[in-house]
Amino acid sequence: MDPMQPFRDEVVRLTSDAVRKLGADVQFEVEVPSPELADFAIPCFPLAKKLRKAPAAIADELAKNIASSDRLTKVWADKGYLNFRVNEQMLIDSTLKAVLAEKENYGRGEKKDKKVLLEHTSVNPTGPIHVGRARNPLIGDTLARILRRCGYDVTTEYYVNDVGKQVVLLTWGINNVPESEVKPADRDKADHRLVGYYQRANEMMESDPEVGRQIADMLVRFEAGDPAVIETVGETAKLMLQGIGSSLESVGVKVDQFTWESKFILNGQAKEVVAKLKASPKCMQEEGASYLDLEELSTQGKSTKFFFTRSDGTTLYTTRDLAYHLDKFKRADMWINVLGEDQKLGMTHLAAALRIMGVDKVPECVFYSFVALPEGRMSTRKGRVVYLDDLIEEAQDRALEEVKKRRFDISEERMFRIAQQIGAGSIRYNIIRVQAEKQFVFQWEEALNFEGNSAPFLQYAHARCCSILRKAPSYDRNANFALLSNEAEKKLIRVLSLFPSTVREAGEKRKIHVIPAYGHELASAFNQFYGVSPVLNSGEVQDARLCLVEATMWALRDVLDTLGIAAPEEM
RNA sequence: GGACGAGUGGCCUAGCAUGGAUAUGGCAGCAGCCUCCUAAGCUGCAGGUCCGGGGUUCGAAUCCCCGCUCGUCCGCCA
Repeated sequence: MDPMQPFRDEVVRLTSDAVRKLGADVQFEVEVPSPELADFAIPCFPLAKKLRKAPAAIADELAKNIASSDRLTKVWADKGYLNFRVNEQMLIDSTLKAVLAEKENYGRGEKKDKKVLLEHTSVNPTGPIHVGRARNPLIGDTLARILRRCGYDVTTEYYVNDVGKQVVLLTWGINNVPESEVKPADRDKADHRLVGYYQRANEMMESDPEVGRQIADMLVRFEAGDPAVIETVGETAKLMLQGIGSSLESVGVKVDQFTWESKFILNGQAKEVVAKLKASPKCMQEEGASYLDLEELSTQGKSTKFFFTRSDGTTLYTTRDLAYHLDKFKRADMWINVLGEDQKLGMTHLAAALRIMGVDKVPECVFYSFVALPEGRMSTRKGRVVYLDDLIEEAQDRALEEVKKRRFDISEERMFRIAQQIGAGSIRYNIIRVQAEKQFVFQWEEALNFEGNSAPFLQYAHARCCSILRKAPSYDRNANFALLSNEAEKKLIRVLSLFPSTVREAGEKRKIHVIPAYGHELASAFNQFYGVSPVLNSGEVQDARLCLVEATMWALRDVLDTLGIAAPEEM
């Protein structure tokens, strides 16, 4: 339940009535300005033209015509705005009651009865996942969590690229490169062990044409449906995926299902796409290869030729991607892809091809810019790369140092567990807090920042709540909330009341970074309260304050949960 | 060359779709705060041509045009 909603509804209702009294039925916006100004405000500037009056005059008149209401304690006009103050006591009461009743479900929206298929990660299974790519699973997983909290039925999916040169080359490498020629792995994990074979096979292919011929041969047999080739390639992909999967797991990302690209060759759906596209008047031939002429569809760029077969008739990645999307359309009501910005043009081509096929559905895409290093774009082959596993390890090591600095009363094991939660959380938070399309330069100091706008800031506030609650005697959950009257308390409750609408906004607009921002604001408001309002041994206000602490604890848990970050009870 | 995206105090960042009331926070810096619920915290100070230039408007970080810088793409690759 959204504690703010009844107040907003009241503002809309009363303003509509007042506007109608002025003789015009015009639309208006309800803004939420900064709290010192007002709780809700309606700018009267857009109304000025239609009513042919000065904004200030309109605001004045509206203010006079607003009927009185229990929910709104003050209505006034100021500089062309019609302002409202909500009944703070009612808001305090309803907010605290809502959080204490809903607990881990505070902020959860109504069931939407809509299936969302959210594709994310989908990195080629040829090496360990690195930080340049890690933005994808983190954005995808967080968006999935947000949409679930909004009430959608979300399934996440990893599209596995088990077709094509990369993974075939890796397979060739595993089967043909002697172990002695491979740089020893820095970590005992399938993806780290195998990537050396991939790197060495790449070098060998460049220097020895025979290697290239063998790879090409495997590729042809793969396309022809040779089960032996498909199976062994599938095996290497699976091995890689295990390694990638466990990296993802250690930052709290779990993918619901995997769809293998080879499926669309084996089940003939890629061929069906070819047949459909060939039937289109937009279909052209060039030396035996088929393409769609996208010129008229104003897809920008130099090349408007969208090839979907090679001259030998075999399908291309894009053809199979088309088949994959047709498959997705049958399985859900909404489709979201989290993709690197390099896929943008490809996706507009895909959308155009779908239109040509007479399909009226199109996937929605969330694009993100690549994470680079200060010295440039990450590249596994150039060795200019930071693996996610290394980042996680480093973050957890640093977190452990911090825990050891301040805790002498808990077991080594417990400290280690806390450090894991802080380390993983920090990484997620650091990447998720900036909007996806912003360029991102990875910096160790920043990624490992445990102060200010960071995951531990939120976790720490939560641990403080838990600590107070642990020491508290039993208390009345229907305490007199009117006793919560100082500025810090009121501010904290305000922030608490904003969580449901923030989740809704993050989900509907696909702006996941508003959740970390909200979390920071909540933790910050709590820390301020903590500084000025003693809770334990505070006499008659104690029960009310304990309720506030408990409500904050739930809300912080809810925020952390939707961010995929653990909420340790002590740190 | 074309297309798309980003440019906000020393550094990172919110706000931009629907133009409006003092541009959001954080890091780093400076000055304070632990006999009291964990100082991964709190308070205060300082720091800004919102990339540049035009335009629209009563009003532009936000809209339009022209530049600049950075990123990405423009394969019978995936």
